[in-house]
Amino acid sequence: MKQLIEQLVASALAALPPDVLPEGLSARPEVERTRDAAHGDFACNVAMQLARAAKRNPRQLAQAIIAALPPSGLVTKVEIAGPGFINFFLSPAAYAAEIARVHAEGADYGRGRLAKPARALVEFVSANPTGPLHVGHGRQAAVGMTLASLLAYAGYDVAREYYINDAGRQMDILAVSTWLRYLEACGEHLPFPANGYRGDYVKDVAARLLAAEGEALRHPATAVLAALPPDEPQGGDKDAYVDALGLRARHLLGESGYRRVFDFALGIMLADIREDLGQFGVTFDRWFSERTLETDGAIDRALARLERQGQVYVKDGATWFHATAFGDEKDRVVVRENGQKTYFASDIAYHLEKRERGFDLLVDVLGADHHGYVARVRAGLEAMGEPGDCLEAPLIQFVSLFRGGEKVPMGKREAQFVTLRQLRAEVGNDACRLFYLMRSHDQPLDFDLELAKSRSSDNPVYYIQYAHARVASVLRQLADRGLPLDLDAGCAAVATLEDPHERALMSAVTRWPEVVALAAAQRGPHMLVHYLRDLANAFHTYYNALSFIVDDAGLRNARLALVTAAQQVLKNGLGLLGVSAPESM
RNA sequence: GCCCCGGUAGCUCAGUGGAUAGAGCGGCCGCCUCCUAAGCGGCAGGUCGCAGGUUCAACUCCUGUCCGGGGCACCA
Repeated sequence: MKQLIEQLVASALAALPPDVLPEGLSARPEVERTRDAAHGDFACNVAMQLARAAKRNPRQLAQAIIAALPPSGLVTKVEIAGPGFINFFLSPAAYAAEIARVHAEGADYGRGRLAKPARALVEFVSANPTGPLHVGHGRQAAVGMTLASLLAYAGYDVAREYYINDAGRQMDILAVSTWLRYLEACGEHLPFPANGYRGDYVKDVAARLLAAEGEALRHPATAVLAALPPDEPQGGDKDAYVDALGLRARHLLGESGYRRVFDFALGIMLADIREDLGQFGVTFDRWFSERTLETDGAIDRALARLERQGQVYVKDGATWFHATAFGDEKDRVVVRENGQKTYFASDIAYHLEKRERGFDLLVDVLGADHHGYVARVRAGLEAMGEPGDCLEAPLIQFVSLFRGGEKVPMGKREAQFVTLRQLRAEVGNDACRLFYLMRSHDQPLDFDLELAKSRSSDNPVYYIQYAHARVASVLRQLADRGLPLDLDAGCAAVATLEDPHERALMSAVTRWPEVVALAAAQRGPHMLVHYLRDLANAFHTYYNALSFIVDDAGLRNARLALVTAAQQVLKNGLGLLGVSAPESM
């Protein structure tokens, strides 16, 4: 509908004589929904934009534009208001046609098309597979998944990806932790490292390792602990201690034995994460292994490309990337003194690889604590000759859980560590997804557990779902009374609906395609939630004000056509959010 | 010190340069012989942190500043 008005304005501008509007003036007319019904349905600000350049006062110019508007049966009235707004009043027929479109397009109503086709890769969660996902990852999962769905709905060709950090030191620490728990299960007595993974899940992994391998990986505690540096509680360095343990493990187990432990732990953790996310309705097109960057030569390709562009130099035995030349605050090491490539080298290699696969837009959904990473990777992309602005990195702020007004203590150090699984079990997937998406991602989230569980009007999940279920209930009532629903007749008769509640609901329903386009452009899935709440509110208000199942068949069908259109849009919206649209509650 | 994100109603937060800044919760007052009251309506509640600037128009953009949170490794 917005497009319709935009086209009218554009042709009016083109038709204006040069003495009114000098040629060559650039204007980008903005057409927007009005807030107040007294201002019509849409307003355009172009007259105010062009007034100065055209050397005319805005209202005068607006008058000229209105005079040049091509006639349209879909617009009943055009007014000049305020400082020079042009207000458009749509005819009932315009709304009726749009409501008919909702029914015709169904699940595709609101789907957009890009002016130019583009492929987007949304990478999200990508948590180290060293333990179960926690509530912070849950937010990244919900936001990433819905952002990807939203971009796809808006017309992007989208792929979802999880980057597995399976080559780093953290994974070595997990392997060591698992092995130590395994040795304990074998009956050895050893202290657990201060920097190890202490969670009970490691004991579970160890128990399964024991079941799979028997005691083949067992070594006496004395051999494991011999001549190690002191751990932190003994006044030593916890990092040095755990790394020394890692070397010891490799030595005693041999490279292949160590690999077995490492890969076993990795496999179980990854399977756990995949299952957790799957149950949460979050899926990926690809799980990308960091290790393959090395084996496939992607890192070498990236380094070679940097070198070809003259962006690397050697200092102190290490190879550095000249990141400051691309806006980063300091230069970055890509190959260490000891010849090992850094994690940063993997990062830029991975992003170059994404570009090589043909993605135009790279979206990295990251935790807020990763913000320093963005400038670096962008600098790397630019240095390799890729456009820096192809990378976008929405930073997801932290989640705090509240129970009865009290903040729930979290953090890996405390034992009270709350996992995504626990949260989902407590409040359910629907409330979980919606609460995660309610706030803008750059706003810290206070997650109220009691509210999420409450089956009351306070809870936005139920409020929106209830609107959907209520329509289903009305249709059941209709069937119970033996009345048919004639959608074609209803759509045709929508133009006869004149009650303000009806106009408000039509306005809300037909806004959906605009909301999708805006939310996608802004990368703001939370806008969908706010819109759906508004739509549900317009419906509930209408429901309270008027009966739908009335004796007059024409009126009845018209109202039901409108209400089922609202139901369709609610369903489309909830679908994007990954929240169910129940038929009854 | 540098970088990122916030600062809008008592609380939690929306707000794509436009008209009188919105919603939910909390408070107060109303609405079911009627399609689910898991709902609806009304009232009260604001110097949009502060100061400049750009603009026909600033909560929105720019600069500075104060406050809160996070980040600044040859870790991953």
